[in-house]
Amino acid sequence: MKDGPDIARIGALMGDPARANILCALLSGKALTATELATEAGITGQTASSHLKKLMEGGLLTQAKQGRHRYFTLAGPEVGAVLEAVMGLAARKGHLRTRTGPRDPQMRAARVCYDHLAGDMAVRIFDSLQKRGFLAVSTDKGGIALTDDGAGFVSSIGIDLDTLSASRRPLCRACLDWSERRNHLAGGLGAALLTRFTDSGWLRQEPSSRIVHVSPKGEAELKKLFQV
Amino acid sequence: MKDGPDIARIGALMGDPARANILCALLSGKALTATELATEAGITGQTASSHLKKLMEGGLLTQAKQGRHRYFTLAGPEVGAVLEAVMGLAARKGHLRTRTGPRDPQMRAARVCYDHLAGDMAVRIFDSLQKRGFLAVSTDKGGIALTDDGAGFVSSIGIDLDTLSASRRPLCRACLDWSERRNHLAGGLGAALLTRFTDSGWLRQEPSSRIVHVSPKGEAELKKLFQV
DNA sequence: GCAATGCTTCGACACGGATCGAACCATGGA
DNA sequence: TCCATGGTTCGATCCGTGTCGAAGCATTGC
Repeated sequence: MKDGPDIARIGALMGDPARANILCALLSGKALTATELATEAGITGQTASSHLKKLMEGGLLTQAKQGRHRYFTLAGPEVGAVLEAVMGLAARKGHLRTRTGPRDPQMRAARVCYDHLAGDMAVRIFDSLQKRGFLAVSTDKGGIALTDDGAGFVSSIGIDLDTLSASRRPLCRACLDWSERRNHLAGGLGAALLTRFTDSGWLRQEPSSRIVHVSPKGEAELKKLFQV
Repeated sequence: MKDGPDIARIGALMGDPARANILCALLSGKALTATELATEAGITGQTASSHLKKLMEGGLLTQAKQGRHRYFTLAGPEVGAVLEAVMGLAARKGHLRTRTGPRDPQMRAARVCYDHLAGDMAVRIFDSLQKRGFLAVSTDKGGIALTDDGAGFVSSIGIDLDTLSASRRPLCRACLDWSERRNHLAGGLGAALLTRFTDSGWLRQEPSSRIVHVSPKGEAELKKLFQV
């Protein structure tokens, strides 16, 4: 059984605790510098440099040098999706961190999954879109498509569908939520919704964390939009 | 960023080449003995025993002792799905096995993904079901549901939907195909279709491999059913 | 030009874990 | 009862690699 892609290379990259911490930190979607990632992972700068080099060679990260800083991000949404999927398996098998802090409930409520929203709130938004007939099974890469009604709805929120559709990225994708074990909306539209809600001040991402807070106004507006 | 499930444990389990071979071998869906897995992975029995123990403790495998044999299988469909997802990422990042043998095209054409069909043929079947309006986006765990028309269609093929629906397992799930980068049908229905086609002699799984061969009769019948 | 900061490379060290040989249980058959 | 086969446990070995200190570049700011 030596057929198929080499799963061990990716597994080994995720398998080191320090590298796993780095990847989880980057799941926040933010671009972080090498030293930030080092402190995040609890290692020195030298060690982090070695890890980051390996993650780059493995194709999981991209870097952008800016001045004397070097910013790292996940190589793309598909990397984030796989990380969430592995997290889901880990959660199911009881591989929780030894210290599950008080931040855990907040993570389950609403968090960032690389570039879109995840957690309980994201799942409820997905359900709302589905129940109102805004989503349809598609033969496209994403597996999901917007119906005409759905297109009208998101346009009414102020999402520019034309530019989104022009991108090569699939508009809608289903991403498996590790805490809810159900789907939430990823893809170009998922990312656009997150930026839309953040720009409006409805959502605010906690610094150096994946946790997302909902403002009182956001609470009201989202309830109006999605009946959640 | 010490929040969330422990991704490193799972990663480390997949990260060893011998263990990766074992997991890939079990993606064929068959239950294999410890010695079979040892030869498959190219290691001795003692080493395999140690690896199998770790995979068991990690919750990725289940074992069933039968006589003096010990049969191992993947712990469930969700494990297979994650393995396929990681394979997809590995393929995208160019992490192919050094020796991609002549069997590779056959793998891409049709193969088993733990308990359902994957590869080009599976993707085309999924497309056919979708185009004819047999699938709908759902709020259930799987994210996909059968429409009434779809239920009529699969019943007409001889699938017993009542017993399938009675199971706690989601009826339909979308599983990302590593070779096609598109969805194919997993879940209880996906598994039922595979057994149905195999029992009819339309499909035949190659021994000790994930490759699936299509009989001439199967070719004709599947074309009739799905216009593929 | 000089110092400070961010990051990488080099070298050395130490720990973990993958591996196999040999001995040790368990089951099934003669 | 004895042997053969499938699996596990134990012990020893050895390679890989994660780790950090120190030195070396690169870039920015004074």
